[in-house]
Amino acid sequence: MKPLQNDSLIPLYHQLKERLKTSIDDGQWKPGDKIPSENQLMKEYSVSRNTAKKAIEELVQDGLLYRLQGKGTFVAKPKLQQSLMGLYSFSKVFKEKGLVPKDIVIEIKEVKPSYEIITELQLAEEENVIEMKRLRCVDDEPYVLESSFFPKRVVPDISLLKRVGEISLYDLLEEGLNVVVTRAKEAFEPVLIRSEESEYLQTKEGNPALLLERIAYGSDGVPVEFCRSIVRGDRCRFYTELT
Amino acid sequence: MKPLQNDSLIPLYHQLKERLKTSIDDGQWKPGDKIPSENQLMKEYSVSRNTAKKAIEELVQDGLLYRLQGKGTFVAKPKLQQSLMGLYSFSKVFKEKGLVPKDIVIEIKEVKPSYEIITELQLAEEENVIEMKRLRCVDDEPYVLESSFFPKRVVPDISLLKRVGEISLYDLLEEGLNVVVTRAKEAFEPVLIRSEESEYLQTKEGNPALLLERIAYGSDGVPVEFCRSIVRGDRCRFYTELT
DNA sequence: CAGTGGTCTAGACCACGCA
DNA sequence: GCGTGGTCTAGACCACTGG
Repeated sequence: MKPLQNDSLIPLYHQLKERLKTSIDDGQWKPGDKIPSENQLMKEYSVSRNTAKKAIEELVQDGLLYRLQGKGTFVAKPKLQQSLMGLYSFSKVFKEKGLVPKDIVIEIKEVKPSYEIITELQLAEEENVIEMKRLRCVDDEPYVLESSFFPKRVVPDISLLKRVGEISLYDLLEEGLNVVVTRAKEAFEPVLIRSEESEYLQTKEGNPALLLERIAYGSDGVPVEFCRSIVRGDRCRFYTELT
Repeated sequence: MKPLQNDSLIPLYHQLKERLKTSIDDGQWKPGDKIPSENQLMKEYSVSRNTAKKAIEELVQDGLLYRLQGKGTFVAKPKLQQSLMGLYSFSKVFKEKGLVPKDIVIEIKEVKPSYEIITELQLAEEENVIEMKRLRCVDDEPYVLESSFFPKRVVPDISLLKRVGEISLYDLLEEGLNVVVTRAKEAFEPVLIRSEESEYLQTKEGNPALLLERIAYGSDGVPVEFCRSIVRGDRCRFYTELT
């Protein structure tokens, strides 16, 4: 264990913060693990308790750690999952009402990517993608038609994807394929339901809908998923609160 | 100046934080004002410097204060304005492209509120509202049709609202009417352009659009504005980033 | 009871902005 | 040179958790 540089321009608590962060990013400490106490860090790095505390507090602020009085300090679940879950407030609302969400996989296949997908996923030439098309229902009523595209190198074995429905897509990517999504960009705009979509969504062509596009990035910053969703306008309403 | 309660269940830094927050909410300290230094707070409230610092740091975290090394600690602009501005990324995008935003006030009048507006604005019986209808354009092309409703007690003098266009609505409410918006709820859903709207927005009936509804709350938690916007779907795309 | 995090103090040295 | 915030230390007492 290298000591921290006391004469450095970088504050001690910041150096310590980076050390702790590294241990998390490495996977040395996993979500739910207990990390060393303030007292242990104090001795190990020869800093005061307040300095150790400040390093930890910043990581709590960043959402990487959480603390329980009398118990200890623990590694938090990656933040993005919380955000992703949080965004889809309409599905949460359904669950709160006691309705049952259900996903139907329409098809999973290898396809040649369109020009748009090549650029969004930053694909190499001649690289194919895996498309997974799903109909997401609540109480057997469809409300989202969703196509996810993955670079083939990310999902070498298609059969793994078939377990979607049992567990969430992001858990599947993380546990089955060791792909952790750390960042995502989303864009949305209002559109009209098209005839191909109207069949799946059991609604009329020309009805209002939301087109939602998401690019998810892995921990190395490389795009791992491009997802395009059509959400029925008569079945959803999005809420945000500004404080 | 009452001293803080040293034997209280509430931590000293939290008590101090509330005192400081009150001075801001009161309007005693206004945005841009310099607040007392850590040294002054130390003496004034008989606490250690670290305690004063912690109170200030939390308020910085909350976005109410900002600090400049060597200069002092200052009151920040209300956070909501930043968020509200941030949300309308499409208008920002227009500005970055060098396009000119412009608002046209269609009408300002006193009306009897609909049932929906009575409940959203928590109106008393027989209380009228002021409606302001605006067409918001970019480069003389309309992109949002917006109606704001205010309880009459909030805007006793209609003529003030006519200055919208020179300065932003929220600055107007704050400076002219002493109404500070501190919180807002928004909801949106995809809809179709209706015929009344199509004339103003110069687009066809049945085209995709976004219906955006916002309730803005004053510092006392009472609703001060209900706003309903129709945004042209072919002229906007909303972006969010999840990290 | 020992160990944890939560709070608090009294002091110290530093880098920065400004007159 | 002085006041500001930024960092850091050494020590203290507390409330909570668990064995």
